[in-house]
Amino acid sequence: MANPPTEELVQQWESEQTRLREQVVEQDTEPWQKSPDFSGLERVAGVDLSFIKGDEVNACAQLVVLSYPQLEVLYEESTMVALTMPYMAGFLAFRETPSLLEALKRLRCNKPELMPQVVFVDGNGVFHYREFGIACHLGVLSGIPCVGVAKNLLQVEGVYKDEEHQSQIAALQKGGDSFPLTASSGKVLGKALRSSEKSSKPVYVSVGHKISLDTAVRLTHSCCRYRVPEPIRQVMTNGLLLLHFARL
DNA sequence: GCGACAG
DNA sequence: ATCTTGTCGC
Repeated sequence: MANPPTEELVQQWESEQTRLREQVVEQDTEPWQKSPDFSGLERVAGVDLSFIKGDEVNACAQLVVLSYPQLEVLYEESTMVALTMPYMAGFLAFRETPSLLEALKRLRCNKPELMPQVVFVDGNGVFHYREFGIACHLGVLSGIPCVGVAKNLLQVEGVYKDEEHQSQIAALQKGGDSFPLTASSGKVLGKALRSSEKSSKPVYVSVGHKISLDTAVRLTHSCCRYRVPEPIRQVMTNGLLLLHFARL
């Protein structure tokens, strides 16, 4: 087990999140983001950590770069890492971001021509208690546009998985349909997206950095062959495969 | 006090 | 996060 953080450390993390939050750019900053078919976009990445069942410490950090729009693997990298911090809802970034940043750093060093133009992160961006989830964290620290895609709903203020939420999900008829996740403040923090034609369960998309919400949703949908966008799906399956291989 | 709680 | 088989449906 990773040592639990002290109360002081958690408070330090909170203030770091609120401080870095001011650096998040929630607008489209890249030319390809404004194009209807994302022309100019050639490389999209996915990042994730995979674990073995009982082990909370040892994980496989993965980075995959895919071509766009073909979604074929251009680059793939896996590293075994030992995590320092346990998982805490709201503080995922302090557990996973360091390994992911290092993976991006190695790519920039070894194959700079393969650096992705956008990174899909397994988890939330602005859709977060302090509007600074792991996708924002990785985005601000790397400077690369990031999109947060969560497979499960985080209940932030004003957004609950109640009957209304269920009926909104039921109203998503076809792939690409979405509805906003609105905080009690009135701000739209993300969108629930029906990412593929079959799959009644949506994914939750939010801005990480240097992209607008509408573009993030549109791009996520365009990267989906199944429910989970291909960059993240690739990274998840590869990570698991590798862990099982390493186990023998 | 109780429930909720991305990965 | 991870475990695990079949089964039902298009």
